[in-house]
Amino acid sequence: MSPSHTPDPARRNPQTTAAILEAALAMASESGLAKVSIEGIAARAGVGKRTIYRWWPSRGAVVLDAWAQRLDDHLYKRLRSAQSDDFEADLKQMVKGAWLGAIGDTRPVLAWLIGEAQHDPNLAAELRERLIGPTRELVAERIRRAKDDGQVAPDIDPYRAIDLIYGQLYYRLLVAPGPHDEAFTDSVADLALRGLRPR
Amino acid sequence: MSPSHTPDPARRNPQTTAAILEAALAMASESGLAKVSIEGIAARAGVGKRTIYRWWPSRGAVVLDAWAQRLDDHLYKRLRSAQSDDFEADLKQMVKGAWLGAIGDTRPVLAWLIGEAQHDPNLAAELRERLIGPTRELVAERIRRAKDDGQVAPDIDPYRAIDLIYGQLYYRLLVAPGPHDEAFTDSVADLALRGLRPR
Amino acid sequence: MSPSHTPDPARRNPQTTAAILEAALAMASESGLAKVSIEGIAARAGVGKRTIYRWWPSRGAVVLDAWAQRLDDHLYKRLRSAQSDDFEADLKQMVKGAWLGAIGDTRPVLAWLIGEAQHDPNLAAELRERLIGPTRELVAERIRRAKDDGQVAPDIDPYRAIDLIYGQLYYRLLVAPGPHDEAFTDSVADLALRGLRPR
Amino acid sequence: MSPSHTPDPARRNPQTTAAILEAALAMASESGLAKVSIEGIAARAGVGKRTIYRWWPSRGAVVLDAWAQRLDDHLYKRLRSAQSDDFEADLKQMVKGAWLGAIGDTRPVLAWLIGEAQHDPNLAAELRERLIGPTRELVAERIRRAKDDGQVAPDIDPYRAIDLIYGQLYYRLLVAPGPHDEAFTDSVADLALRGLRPR
DNA sequence: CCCTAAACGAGACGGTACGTCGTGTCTTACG
DNA sequence: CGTAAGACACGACGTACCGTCTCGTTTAGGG
Repeated sequence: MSPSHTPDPARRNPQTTAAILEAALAMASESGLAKVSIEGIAARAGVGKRTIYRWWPSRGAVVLDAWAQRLDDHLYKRLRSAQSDDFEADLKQMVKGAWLGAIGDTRPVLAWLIGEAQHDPNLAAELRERLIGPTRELVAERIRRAKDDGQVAPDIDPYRAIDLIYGQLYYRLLVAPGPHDEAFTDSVADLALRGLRPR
Repeated sequence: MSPSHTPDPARRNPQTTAAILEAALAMASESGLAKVSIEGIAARAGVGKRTIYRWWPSRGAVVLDAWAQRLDDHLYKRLRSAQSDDFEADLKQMVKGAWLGAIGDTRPVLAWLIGEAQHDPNLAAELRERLIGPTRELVAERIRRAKDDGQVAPDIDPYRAIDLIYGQLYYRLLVAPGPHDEAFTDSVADLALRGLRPR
Repeated sequence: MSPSHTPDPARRNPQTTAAILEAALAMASESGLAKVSIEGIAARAGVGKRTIYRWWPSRGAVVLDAWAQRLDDHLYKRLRSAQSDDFEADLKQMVKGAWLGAIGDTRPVLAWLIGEAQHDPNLAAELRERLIGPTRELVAERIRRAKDDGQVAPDIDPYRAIDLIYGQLYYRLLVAPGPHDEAFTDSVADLALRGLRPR
Repeated sequence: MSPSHTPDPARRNPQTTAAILEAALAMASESGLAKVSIEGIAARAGVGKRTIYRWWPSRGAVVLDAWAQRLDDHLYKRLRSAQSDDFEADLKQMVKGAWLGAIGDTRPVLAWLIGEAQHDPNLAAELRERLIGPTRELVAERIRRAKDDGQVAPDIDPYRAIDLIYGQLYYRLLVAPGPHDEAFTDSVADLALRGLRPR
């Protein structure tokens, strides 16, 4: 039987990994995302293409990895830190902190990743597991507490509430462009809250 | 001035055009959208690649054209026909008619187009002009009437209301997958309406 | 029966013809012969491609026509004018007059035409009929007189004598490059004559 | 310095190389030389076009390589083997052996290559370096010995003597067609010798 | 002198090949 | 064995010309 050549993560060279992720991010921001390619990343990182294919299945996965690594702590810390007793304030803080603070200027990368994910189911799954899912869980948690507090109507499904909130953000990002500023994020929270509050 | 070689639409061969659009749609649904290529469309339509490049700037533009052409009447008729006095009923009908009726099974094509548009500004513009913009205008019109009727709060910006409604649909399509059925579209309208109604 | 659409030379537009030939020559000398194309000639002459195809079968034929037209009188006059009683002098004059005088700087065009003719039998035939054949006849005539005069050995086939003379010229043009100057043309005649003279 | 991507000959795959050359020759003889294309060779050899472009600059270079490889030993052995004391016999043997024996049926390939070389200076150089030059050197060597022996006049430049001989062959091949048989090659040598011998 | 058939400009069209790029697999040589 | 380097088969890219084919629009010549 063939040994199936599963690479051994223990022997992975961390410097090489870092060089690849760095190169991916640098090319994404410099040359424009459309020109990101495995070949380009390999050349820029001074790395064999083989090495990239050994550890990542696609260019999207590399970019996601590079982008998410810089994001993770940032993003989840901000989402977790909104723990006052005022749901409206917390929601505004979460939306602003996540969308403008943590993601901020890298919004085009997110858009590119989601675009790529429409052609690549594996990337889509990775994206959900890595970014979308955790974010939803953290926000859902806060919404559940708001339901307990009576600040959100009891018949609201937290995940549908998230659709209502994040839908606005992604819709503007991906479909109907417009400014992404504090006025917008506040308005997103306000508009959603009008529908979430108990009547 | 440079000759610029702008082709003359009057000399365009309608049979050729039809063959190309048909081939594009057929390949999109048969072989999977990832495999759509100018080369493939040309071969399938029995057409020179040059002829495609003469009239469309990219494969995305061809698919958009083919897809939108079949959609247009359908979609806009459904959006226009919701003219009862009950905004809730009309909204549900619009969302259901557009998302499930007109778009229906071709939702993956829409997702693919928006994905493609994230890499291609021209396609993004075309998509907005051809699909997103007109849809928004038609819905905005109905919302304005609902404001006049007092069924929607006077301080609501119709376009932000559309973000609230369509955001949910596109978010589920592009970001966080889930069923697209009548229960969902009704819920989309319900949830949005909770926030839009006068208090 | 189909009318076969043989074009009527009487209705041929002489200005158009002139414009095409002029454009062909101009492009040949300016842009380099490798870039000569029917499309290019048509554009430059402000003429439809159809018009070129109506009167010439290939780009080689156009260039040959253009080139030969300027050459003909020149070339044949020079070949005919060598009618002294001194065959050696006449031969040198013929070779020099034809190769350096009439053809002169357009030698690359001739090389290109012969190159093209290796791929295109029609052009090869045209070239022989238009240039090679007549030249050979004129020279053969003078050689026959030299045989009568006793300046060339009686067992010499005039056409083989021409092979001996012109072979050197074309060999240098097409195969083994070297200078084309008066020293060379004289040497060509000298060397050939050594073999042609009666022993 | 620029990386310049010079391919490393040590890593060249000999099987691939052989497949390409074989395909080139096969297509040249089967489909006719006019139809030889990089695309066709690649398809026939089961090889990527990139691989051809990596090692050869043009289709002409591929055909030359394929053709010359089969020719080389053959041709030069024949030219070298004419080492009797009779220059006339040796010359006839060289001309016949090279032109009818070694080249033989592949004469159209040679004509096509020289035709191609009229449009492609790189190919012309390669052709001279690979075929014309070495041939000339070998023949010049024998002529020099003939001068030493007194069988060729002392004032004869060996290279001009070669022009005289080979000129006839190439002239017939490229310019004024005629049979290529033993009568012809003998006549070529005879006619040339009349001019080369001491008076 | 008009009428009609052609030659003409323009360029769309189906093709073939071009030369380049990126993909994902592979082989080689090194540490 | 992981790695840098890059050759390789493949498929698509976007471009250039090919030769054929409509389109109107001149432009003659024969009725």
